Amino acid sequence: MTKINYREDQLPIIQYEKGKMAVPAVPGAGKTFIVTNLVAKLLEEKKQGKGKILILTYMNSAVNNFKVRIKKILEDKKIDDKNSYEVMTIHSLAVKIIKEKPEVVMLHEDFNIADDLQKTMILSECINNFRANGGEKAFRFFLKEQKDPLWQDRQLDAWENGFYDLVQNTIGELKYKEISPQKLDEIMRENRRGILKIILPIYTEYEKKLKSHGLLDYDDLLILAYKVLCMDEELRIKYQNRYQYVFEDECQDSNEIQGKIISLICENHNNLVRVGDINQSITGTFSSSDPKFFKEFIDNSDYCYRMDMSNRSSKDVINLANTLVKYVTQDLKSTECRDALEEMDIKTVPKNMGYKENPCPDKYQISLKWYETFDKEIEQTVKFVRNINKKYPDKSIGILVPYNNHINLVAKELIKEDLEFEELGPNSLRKRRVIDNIASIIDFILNCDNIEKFIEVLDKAYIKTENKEGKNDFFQLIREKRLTVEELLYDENSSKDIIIDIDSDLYQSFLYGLKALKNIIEYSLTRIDKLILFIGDNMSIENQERAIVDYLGFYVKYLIADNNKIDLQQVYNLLSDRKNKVFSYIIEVVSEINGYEPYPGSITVCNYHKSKGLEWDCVFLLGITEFNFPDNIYQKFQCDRWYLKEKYKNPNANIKSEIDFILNGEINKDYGKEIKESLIKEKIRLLYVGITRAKEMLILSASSKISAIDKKSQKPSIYLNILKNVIDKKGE
DNA sequence: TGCTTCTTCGTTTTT
DNA sequence: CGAAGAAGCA
Repeated sequence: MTKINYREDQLPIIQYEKGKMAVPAVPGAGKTFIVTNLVAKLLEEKKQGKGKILILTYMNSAVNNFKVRIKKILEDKKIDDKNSYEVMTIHSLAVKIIKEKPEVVMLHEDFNIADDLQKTMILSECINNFRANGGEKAFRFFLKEQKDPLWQDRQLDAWENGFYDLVQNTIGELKYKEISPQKLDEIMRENRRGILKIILPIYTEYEKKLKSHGLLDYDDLLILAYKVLCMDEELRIKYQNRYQYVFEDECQDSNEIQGKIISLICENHNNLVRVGDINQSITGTFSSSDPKFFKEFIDNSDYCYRMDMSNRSSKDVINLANTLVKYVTQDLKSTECRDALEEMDIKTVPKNMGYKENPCPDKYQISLKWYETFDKEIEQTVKFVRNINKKYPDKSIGILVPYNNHINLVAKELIKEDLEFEELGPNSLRKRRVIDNIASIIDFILNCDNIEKFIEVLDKAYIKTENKEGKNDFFQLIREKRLTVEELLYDENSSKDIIIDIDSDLYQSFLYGLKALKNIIEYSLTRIDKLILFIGDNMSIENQERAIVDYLGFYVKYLIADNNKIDLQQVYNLLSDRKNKVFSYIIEVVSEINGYEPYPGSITVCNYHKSKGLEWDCVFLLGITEFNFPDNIYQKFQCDRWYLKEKYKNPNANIKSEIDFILNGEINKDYGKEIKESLIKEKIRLLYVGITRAKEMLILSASSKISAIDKKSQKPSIYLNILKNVIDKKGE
């Protein structure tokens, strides 16, 4: 194997031997490349001694990526040393630590982890129980008064969603502050009021339920792992000796307790490498992560080497990203938000040195579009995508939108244009369709003498054909012959009246549907969870969709275990409720086992958050409006909820104040302001992430209205105006 | 143009 | 309900 030609910004990093090293890196600098090669080099030189090298990542997909790449380098170097390194997520490390000595934190050894799905089910149940058992009035207390009954319903709907998130965030925050339900109860005995008063009983029941199921949530995992390490010296020393080196990837997303666990494990050998990019820290507002921990590490480390060269993007794209950094750090009017980005210019890779160089398109490929309505923005974007896809069939294209529901809007437009694409998100139309189909089959079971329902279920779940007209004619034929469901299912002669081309996919899938529905109708209704699995067996679906059905069965089984009065109608109502969080999680859990990577010619639709870590030749950034990317705290903000009383408009700020008050007897900060500022900063970084996804072509856009009938106008984000100046000059 | 009154609509991200 | 835009009026 030829010797790798490291870039000058990579050289000091690959020469690392020991100590604490911080590696802040710009997007596309090759973090994974340098970490995997450094690990391999240390292994080659047997620097790990009798110990091991531990590589910690943030996501499961990253674990696989690291494993594959390290294995390959070791094979190339002809080193056979599988046991000297471990790759895992910080959460798996926590599980591993706790499993060694669960008794230290008074746990039974066969505890389990509550995944997102289980957590959602348990917490939703606790909230429902609270409301059903006398809490409803307190729950509604925070709503703004409203006379219009239609809007009362909408308020309630919105608060149900918002309240769930609020409770979840609050419980996490309380846990990290080491406030157990018992402790909260004690502190609040004197003074019960505010939102915490209604969260207390929910928190209490949630903890009780987790315990009785033998479950730990993700927050518990980290907190308890840290506790075990602190309390048990023997175990602590074992781990400190075991890992000669620790590497942490994406460490801008680390929270305080993760940092504490890691530094405890490194205390003995003191060999810690943390790699990350503060400017890509976009999880702070909904998790306890904070880039300040990485900043502190940079200041206290033995070495700090910046990887500031990137070969991902063209120099024009890099220039645009640097413009954003310069504007934010130097000219942003809200001076308290200027530290949103770190002043670190991305540099292009030097030419003719044998490095992989930046893409170099022959013309300026960045543009900015301003549309009248959001609908038009999507429509035009898709037309643009179609043209690029036709003209350059090898280019990968990414369409990034602010919110998940936008993904569906773009997807529908892409379907109209007959383009193949991939959706990254919980509401993926294709994945959601399995749940919808099961719902419509259940709807048919409930109304099995209704011929229209029968046609509907065949249409949605079974009939597969490109021939849309033929399908409609066929359904019309069934209606005209006045056939009943019973005749169709049980009287073979009845189908003779409507025979069309026997070999057509339309007719074949119709026959399959008939048979499947007959099976389902005859299946016992006593166990609804089993019925759902049986429905799954009678649908032609693939592996991933099958996994969704299995999860659905599990969910319904859980519901029945808790309330055996649940009937089929209620299950149908649940399945057809598009807002039910559980289904989003089911889809998420099933589809996130493997990482996703855009390939040449592919089209991907996802939100800005999900785009992190990915790259495309051509990127569209939609919805860069003031509301989505604000620049000062007096603008309209997402954290202000229209449906709540003025005093509780920003309930997350209320909670922070309340916790501050019960702990310190006074409120030390203007939390409303603090939340808005951190939101401004995070949105700036989100835009930075979006821009730096593009290799060659970048199209930024926004629109002045949401739809044509909408009367309210929206302004472009200030950042769009700033970037426009640069683009206008270069584009001529 | 500036003021008052009438009408409309309520956008949220996730390891 | 209340904020914010649209329409009405001097």
